[in-house]
Amino acid sequence: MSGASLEAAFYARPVLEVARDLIGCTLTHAGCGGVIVETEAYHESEAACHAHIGLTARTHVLFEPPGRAYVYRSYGIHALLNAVAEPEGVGAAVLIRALEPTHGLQAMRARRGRDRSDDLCSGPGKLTQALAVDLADNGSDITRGPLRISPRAAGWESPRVRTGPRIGITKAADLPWRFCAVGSRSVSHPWPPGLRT
DNA sequence: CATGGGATTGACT
DNA sequence: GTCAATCCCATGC
Repeated sequence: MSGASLEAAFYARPVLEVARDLIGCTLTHAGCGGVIVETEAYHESEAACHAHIGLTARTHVLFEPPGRAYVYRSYGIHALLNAVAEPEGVGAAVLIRALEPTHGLQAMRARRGRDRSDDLCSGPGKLTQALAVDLADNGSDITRGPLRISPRAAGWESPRVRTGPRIGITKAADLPWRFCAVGSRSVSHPWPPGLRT
């Protein structure tokens, strides 16, 4: 599949930088994968971040060393995948919201029960279902484990990125901490202005 | 111990 | 456009 994984130093930076720089990188798991085309940043300093309430049984992974997976259940149904960022002790993570499928399309279609490639990973709950990521992956090391992220692939060296407000939250909903790859048809709705320039 | 609220999705009017 | 499904966990009694 793809080459080496991103190292812990990549994640040990300000979460907004990590979120922007993950656009164009490749996420793989269980023989499937795709290019990250949408992310959101979350930081303990703002109320939408789970780490905002401090260290609890749910949030402790967010404070662990950078480069781990934070996976939690949303709306009782979906598993959502984040990459823990910032130095150990700072609660922050990047929500992976969408991929452009590149590897294992057949398996992803089977898991998703959909045919169109744009329907496979165009949302945070969709991509975890397509890649078979679940709560058992919470806390796993994405710099070494079966769940991994590799650097930007050919053609994705310097992607055009649009920012906008984060989706589906009520607190700190005004912060423009969502990052989307311009031109991708796998970005979840609603699209920020100018996505398809 | 009981309760309520989601970082969503897919089906339906 | 609306809406229900479904469950973890933080909070409060």
